[in-house]
Amino acid sequence: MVDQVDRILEQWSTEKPDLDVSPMAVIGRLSRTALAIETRLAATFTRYGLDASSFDVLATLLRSGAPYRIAPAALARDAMISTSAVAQRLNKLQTRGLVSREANPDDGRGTLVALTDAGKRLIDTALAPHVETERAITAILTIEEQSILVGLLQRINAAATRD
Amino acid sequence: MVDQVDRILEQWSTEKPDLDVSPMAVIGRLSRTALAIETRLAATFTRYGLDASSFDVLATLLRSGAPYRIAPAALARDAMISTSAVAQRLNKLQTRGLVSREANPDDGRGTLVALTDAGKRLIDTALAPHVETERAITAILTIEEQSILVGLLQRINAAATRD
DNA sequence: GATCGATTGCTAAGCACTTAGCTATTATAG
DNA sequence: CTATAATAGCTAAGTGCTTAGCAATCGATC
Repeated sequence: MVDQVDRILEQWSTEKPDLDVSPMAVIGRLSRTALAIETRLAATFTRYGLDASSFDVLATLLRSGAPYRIAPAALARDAMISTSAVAQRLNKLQTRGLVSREANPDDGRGTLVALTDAGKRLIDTALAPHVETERAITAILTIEEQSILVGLLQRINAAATRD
Repeated sequence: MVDQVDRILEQWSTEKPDLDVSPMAVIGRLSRTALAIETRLAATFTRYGLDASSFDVLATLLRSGAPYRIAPAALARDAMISTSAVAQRLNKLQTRGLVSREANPDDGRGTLVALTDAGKRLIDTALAPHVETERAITAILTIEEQSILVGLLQRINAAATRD
């Protein structure tokens, strides 16, 4: 099966025959696959009036368990984005009535973000279809293959993160 | 090795014990690994006064071979972005004198983007260090493991793209 | 207990993408 | 040949991220 990355590698081998560009075979596919997945998942989010960012916030609140209340800083760590980006996501969700902000009783600087009833209903509805979309993608691999893939990704991730 | 994705899966199994969220183990790691790689690669681009987008354009021109001239539409297909985004990338690179735009002699609507001498020198300089950064990441896996990973990614990519 | 550095969460400004919409040119159908 | 549809490339406007910078509060040290 010849894909776009194969064509790119072929061009490099013609233009820079002395350069070993084999790392691109791995990293190129990884980036493109992540993008393809993102695009595919977006369709499900749209069906429920959401996008990946909003879904992410609501799902993080849901899986934190009752009373579905967490600090913005925790949302930022979890989503690997800045606290500023979190504030902007929350502004949007709060305007739609899906989350609310309360003062943190234990920390005068802090805020607690809470799922509203409408937010809880929406994420409860959207969660299973989202996971089904993910399953439609991963089901191409056996459980064993998925487990191999996860192991390889963990090692690549560790190598990319260190230093 | 327990990572952030493991903690997320554990939360889900507590909060939604009836929902099989195992697809998240694969897709969550894939997204996070792609992001970690992107972050790591950015440092090398910065060393040469570039970012991923600019590097991408210059590298695409370089690997197309002499005379290093291609249409904006081809750049868009290759980078999987809109032609509008290409136009904006080109505006920036043209301002810096790294690419030039010429009329396409074979198509009155079209433009050809060309590497300037300065652009060619820059990408010739930055290419090998970039590939070395990629190799520093992928070298954690043996060649056989890399080849297994590529095969699994190709299948996931195909599954995410179809329908 | 006062001070000073760290932390929390926010807005403002900048940046790179998207879609929408435009002009100009080319290809197709009759 | 002409009318119409398709294509190429662009700018404008909107979106969501980033970094910078702010005010308020907390914690550690003396």
